[in-house]
Amino acid sequence: MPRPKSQDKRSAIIDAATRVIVSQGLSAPTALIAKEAGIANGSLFTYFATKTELYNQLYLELKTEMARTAIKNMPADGNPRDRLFTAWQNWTTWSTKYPDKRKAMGQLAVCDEITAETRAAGHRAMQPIVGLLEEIRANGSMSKVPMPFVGGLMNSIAEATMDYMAQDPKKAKEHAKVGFEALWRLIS
Amino acid sequence: MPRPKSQDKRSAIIDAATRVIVSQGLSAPTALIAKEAGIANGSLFTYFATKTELYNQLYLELKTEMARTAIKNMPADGNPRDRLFTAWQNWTTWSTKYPDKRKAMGQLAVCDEITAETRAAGHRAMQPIVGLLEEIRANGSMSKVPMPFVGGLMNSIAEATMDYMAQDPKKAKEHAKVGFEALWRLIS
Amino acid sequence: MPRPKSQDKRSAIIDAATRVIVSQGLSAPTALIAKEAGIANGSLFTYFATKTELYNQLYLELKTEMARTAIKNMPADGNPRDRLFTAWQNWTTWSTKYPDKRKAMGQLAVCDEITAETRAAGHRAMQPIVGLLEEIRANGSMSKVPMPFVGGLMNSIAEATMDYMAQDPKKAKEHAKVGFEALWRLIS
Amino acid sequence: MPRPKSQDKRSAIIDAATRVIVSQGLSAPTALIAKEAGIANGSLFTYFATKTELYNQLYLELKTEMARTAIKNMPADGNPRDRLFTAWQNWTTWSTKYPDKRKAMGQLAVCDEITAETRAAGHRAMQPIVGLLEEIRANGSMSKVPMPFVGGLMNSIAEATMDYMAQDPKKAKEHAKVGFEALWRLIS
DNA sequence: GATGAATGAGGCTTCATTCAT
DNA sequence: GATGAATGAAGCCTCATTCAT
Repeated sequence: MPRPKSQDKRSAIIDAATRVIVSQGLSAPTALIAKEAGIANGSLFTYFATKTELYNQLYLELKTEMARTAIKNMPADGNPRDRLFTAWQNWTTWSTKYPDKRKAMGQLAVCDEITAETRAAGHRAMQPIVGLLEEIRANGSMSKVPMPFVGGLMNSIAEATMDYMAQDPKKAKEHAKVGFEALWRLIS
Repeated sequence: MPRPKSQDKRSAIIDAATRVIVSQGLSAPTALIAKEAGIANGSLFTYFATKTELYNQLYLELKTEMARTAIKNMPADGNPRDRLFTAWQNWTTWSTKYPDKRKAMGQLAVCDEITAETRAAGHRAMQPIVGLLEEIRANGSMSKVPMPFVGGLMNSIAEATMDYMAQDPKKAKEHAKVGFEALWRLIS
Repeated sequence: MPRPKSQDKRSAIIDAATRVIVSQGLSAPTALIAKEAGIANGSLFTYFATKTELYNQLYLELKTEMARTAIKNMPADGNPRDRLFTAWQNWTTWSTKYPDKRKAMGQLAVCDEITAETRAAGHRAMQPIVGLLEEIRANGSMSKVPMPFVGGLMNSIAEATMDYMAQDPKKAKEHAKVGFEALWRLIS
Repeated sequence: MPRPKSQDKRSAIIDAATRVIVSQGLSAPTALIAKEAGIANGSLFTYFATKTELYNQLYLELKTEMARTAIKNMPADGNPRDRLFTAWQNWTTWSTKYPDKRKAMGQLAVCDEITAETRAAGHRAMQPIVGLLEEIRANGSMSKVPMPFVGGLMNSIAEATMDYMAQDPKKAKEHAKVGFEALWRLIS
């Protein structure tokens, strides 16, 4: 095996891209991302063949991290509401703790360059939460609604909640609770 | 008086931009928009000083049209639920009827180039609906929640609903109803 | 004869061009000149077929005005030194009084667009002064030097003098005198 | 280390710009300069951030070269007249040898894009010659005249002389002598 | 003649990507 | 692998000039 590509450098690029996307938007030059990552502009292409490739991997990485964080330390048993609430808290807390990651992910989500495959993989990462949701809504007012629709509603409520938490961070926890109650009323 | 600046041509540009943004994204060349509008390259700049200016005006125009459509023919009296439902139907129907307009608006909404002023004006256009919402939630479970947060939740549910309607157009009407019931459970 | 082109408008354009060239340089848009002249942008081309044409006419007009001013009220007789001094004063005073005209003329003089014909006509306008100079130098140290060279030297001294007068306007008169004495030493 | 920024390439651009300015004027496209320099379009901007930057550096480089050439091999002692004459010869010979450089410098000198700093640096480069001049005029007829004015006069005589030398190159040397005598009469 | 909208060629510059070192 | 100079396609916008009104 030749000198392996450094994992550190890969991470540095991913992190730099996150920051740069937040501050300059998706049209930020790759050269700027490289500079921010502390590497030469051509080196970026050793780790990611194209800018699109970088964006796709970044998107997926962020989405996966978010999803993983959400279900971390979730009690395997316990009543469904508590379990969903735990996930909800993990999720929204993550967004408060890493606002750049959320912002970058938001930009990437609407950008043409993210492929259908990447999006699909992102959805898969969210599967555990969606599963939980499915279980919960089974006996509620949305029992007949197609699951993807319910998932979309949950997501959109989460987004709205996190947006508002970001706007008024002092009461973030409180807003998270309000959002959760709203979600609960929707699906239960 | 020479050729006056033609309203038709302005509209042609606005329409062309809508279509082109949908098919090529926000980074589409102005030249393509001009071509699509059937005018010369440079003529676009007679009507909009810069691409950013075009995007801002387009965004506001779409948002305003959407908001106006939503409250059209809304009975001045009648119970609040019926009135909100009428608006909801107008709104979601519009999005089904003009999917490009909604898509373009979605892209523009997340783009850095849309100024704070434009966004503020967009919010003002939505005011009538927000007012209706405010009235309704006064006695409901969200009576203590800040209005902007409630507005954001409504919007996000609308978006999720319209997304799903677009994915499964045959049952659009049904999905709109589901979305509305979800909203109603949230605020009432 | 149809409605004649208005002489006023022509002058307005000429004056506007002078001002605009001073403030924006030769690459100033014709549209700006038109605006400054208080006419529509297309109207400029009724009076001057092309921008180059305008610049050529403007150059010649400025040069001619300068030359005419220089020899105005010059005593037909009197000793040559006094006559040249009168011209010199007229000339340098004009440049002080109309700094924009001098500046614009300076820009135009070095610009490719001024044709050889225009330059030749400009030289012809200076002929009376050059004639005076010729007479004077006949018995001086430059009697054998080709006249165009002597003319060039005079011109360059005049330019240097007017430049310095413009830089230190309070002592303009004094500087003009110094310049004249320098010239005199050169040719007498 | 990758390909280092090549001094050759920088020079090629500087030289190409000189030639192109002479043949096409200051409004010549950067693309043409690049082509003439044998490099790609965009490479020019690796060496000079903007066209203005290129023009400023070119101007300064030409002015500096001219000034350095003028004082080259000037005897440290010797009488002032001889020393000034040596400089004068060096100076005018340079202009004859590199007519394009002089022409380009002339265009640049009158162009708005050359900054005050660049002009100041150009003046500094001329300082040695101006110093010589100052010494000489101390006891002459211009002893009371502000030095910048005297410097301006010298310059203008040099310009007029070099113009005439260029027009009649066969007698260039002779004309240079005439110009020098004229200058000497002025300041001694 | 006057107006100012329409035209479209062209210029400067940016930037993803390649490649010599 | 790492570097950063080299490449050249492309984009936004300007502007002299034309032409419909």
